[in-house]
Amino acid sequence: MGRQPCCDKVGLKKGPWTAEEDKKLMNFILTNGQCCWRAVPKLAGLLRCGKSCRLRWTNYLRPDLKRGLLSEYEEKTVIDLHSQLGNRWSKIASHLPGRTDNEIKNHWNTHIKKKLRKMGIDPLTHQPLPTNTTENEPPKPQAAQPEVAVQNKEEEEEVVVVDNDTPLQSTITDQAKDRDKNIPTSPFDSMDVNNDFCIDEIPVIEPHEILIPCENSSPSSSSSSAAASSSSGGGGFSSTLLEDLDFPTTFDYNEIMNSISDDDLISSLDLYNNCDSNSNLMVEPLFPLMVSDEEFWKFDFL
DNA sequence: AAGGACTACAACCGCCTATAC
DNA sequence: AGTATAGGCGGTTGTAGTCCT
Repeated sequence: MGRQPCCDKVGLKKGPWTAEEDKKLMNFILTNGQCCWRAVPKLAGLLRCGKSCRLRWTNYLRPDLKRGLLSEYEEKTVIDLHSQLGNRWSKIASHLPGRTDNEIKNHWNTHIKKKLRKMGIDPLTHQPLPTNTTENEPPKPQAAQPEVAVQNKEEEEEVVVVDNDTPLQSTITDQAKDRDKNIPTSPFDSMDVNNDFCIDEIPVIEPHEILIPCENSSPSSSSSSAAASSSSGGGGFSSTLLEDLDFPTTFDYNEIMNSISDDDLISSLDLYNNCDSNSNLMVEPLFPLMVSDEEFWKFDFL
């Protein structure tokens, strides 16, 4: 009757994952793709619950994850979306490629909440705090009134009034306007200005900036050969800019996982993990994009 | 230098929904 | 149709690292 149990809880390991366990899980997923999580621990030789494996992969090991603090733009987007969606972290995360719900939830609880309170904004309601508000006061109903999202810049305060209908769009529009005015809106933009690169601030990569390695030389590979040769890890790939390709708008993770050889994935991961912090070169994990020209692939950027 | 307080975040817990049987 | 589980989700906790006194 019903499904089989997810795992036998007796004798399963808990607590922090070791490097050895990570390696086993990573190797298994890269070799077999994501399948039935119940079977993963057994097949991968792990004494973990399938659920634990899924969380570890989703929140930490997935090569397409961004690392480091959320950029200013991402933070602003989170605030916008939270004002509309509340604590629906997975929904919020779906608007931030490379970020997990857990990561956003943690960032909200540890950084954004404090910033908002410091600026006199109730993080629950996104309304100005009463002068003597305490945390114990019941939250007001949210997402029904005009929202005020706040972007913090330490000393200088900037309040952004967000259109209730299209909060994210307004953020994106603001960013586009800022870009037009040459105002840096993300670390990626600001790199041109101050040349300060920090591995804790891996920037939001934008569609037109993503490099697509492909086995055969692409018709338009010339536009990005310099960066491509750095990021392809000498694996025999040439690259092209994503914007040069006629690509669909959604991304089938499993399909692409199954289409890529292990060697290509591993060299991409090695390169990503060994990103030189002294360099301005942005190394993004290539594996979700590493497909030949002929293969059908999809990518969902927003 | 020691140790207590604070911070950040990985990981777990428990609930809910979808779905296999 | 009913039952039980997988997977997803949000809330909470544990702990390592950092800061402060």
